[in-house]
Amino acid sequence: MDTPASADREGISRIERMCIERGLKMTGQRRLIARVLSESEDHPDVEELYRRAVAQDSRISIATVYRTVRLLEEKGILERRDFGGGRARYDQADRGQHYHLIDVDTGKVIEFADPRHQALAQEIAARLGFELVDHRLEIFGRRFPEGKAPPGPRRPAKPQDET
Amino acid sequence: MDTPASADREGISRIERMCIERGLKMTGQRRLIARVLSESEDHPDVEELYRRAVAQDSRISIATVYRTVRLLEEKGILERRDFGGGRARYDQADRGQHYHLIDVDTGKVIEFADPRHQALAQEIAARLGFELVDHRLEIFGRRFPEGKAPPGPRRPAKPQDET
DNA sequence: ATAGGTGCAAAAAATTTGCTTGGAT
DNA sequence: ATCCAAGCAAATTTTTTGCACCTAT
Repeated sequence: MDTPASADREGISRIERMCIERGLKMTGQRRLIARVLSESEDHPDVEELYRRAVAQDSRISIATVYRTVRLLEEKGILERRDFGGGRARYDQADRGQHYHLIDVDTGKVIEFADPRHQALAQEIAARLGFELVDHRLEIFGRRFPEGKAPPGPRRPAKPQDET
Repeated sequence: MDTPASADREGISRIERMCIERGLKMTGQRRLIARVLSESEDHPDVEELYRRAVAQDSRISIATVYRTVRLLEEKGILERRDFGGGRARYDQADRGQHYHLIDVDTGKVIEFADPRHQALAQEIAARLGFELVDHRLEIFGRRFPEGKAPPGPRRPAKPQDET
């Protein structure tokens, strides 16, 4: 059968393009997940990705979502994160070095960049005899008391995103 | 019954003392876990803690280990860590601020301290309108090629400890 | 005495996998 | 046509929990 506009319709997502570059077989499901990911500004977990995907096309199973994020992580397209909610969450790998601040009261995650940490991490790795491969920094913080934020639990609320 | 030398025998572990300070009921199992933890220089997961505990006294179940580390975390005696191996790992909370470097080839974890990060994290939190509650830094590195370390997988080997 | 801890096994929760069918190349 | 992907459900893996019994206080 012919595939109408097989590879250059208006709607090729950024992540789909990365998949193609890496020679991945593009099924409808992968295309869908790629689109959902490309449109996501936050750090969804698999359950959430599945929800967003199903909303667009129900012909996808959660097993496929698991298999796909795993594949994309292996291909360096996604990075797996752990913000403490018990579920792995995913972040696009090509957004440049950035870090996360988690609001311990609300669980919201805020991204930030700071070039100084990179240099510091590099230096420390070298001091210990390693070359820097990657590094992660998570800051847990509490919004300055503008109202009255009661002292919350030590363990942050299940992380959610700022969106 | 009398407890011979109830609270000042040679063998009260550091963590047991912290438990007592916080008014926890000290059972044989808790004492044992406290001792195992106090003697651990690394970052064991629950399975490993269980193994070490059973080796000293088999009258303990893994459910109790889970319940106990959870309790100790709530009491601020332990901190839960995630180094990517799929299992939670535990670190004594009172060792001062320190960070971890994970060897991506071997999975070994090395601790280090660096006061500059604390200041930086503080400053960043403030800039974003938060007060600093906690922060974590993990560096993933590869030992400098003294032999020939082939480029390994992106995901580190299941973290093990340096011990 | 009694509140709370423990063991055991079952339940949950998150993720992976075997197998058959379906679809991309 | 071939090989890999997807669906589904069962299996794994990690952690939690219900309940009857036991123990530190």
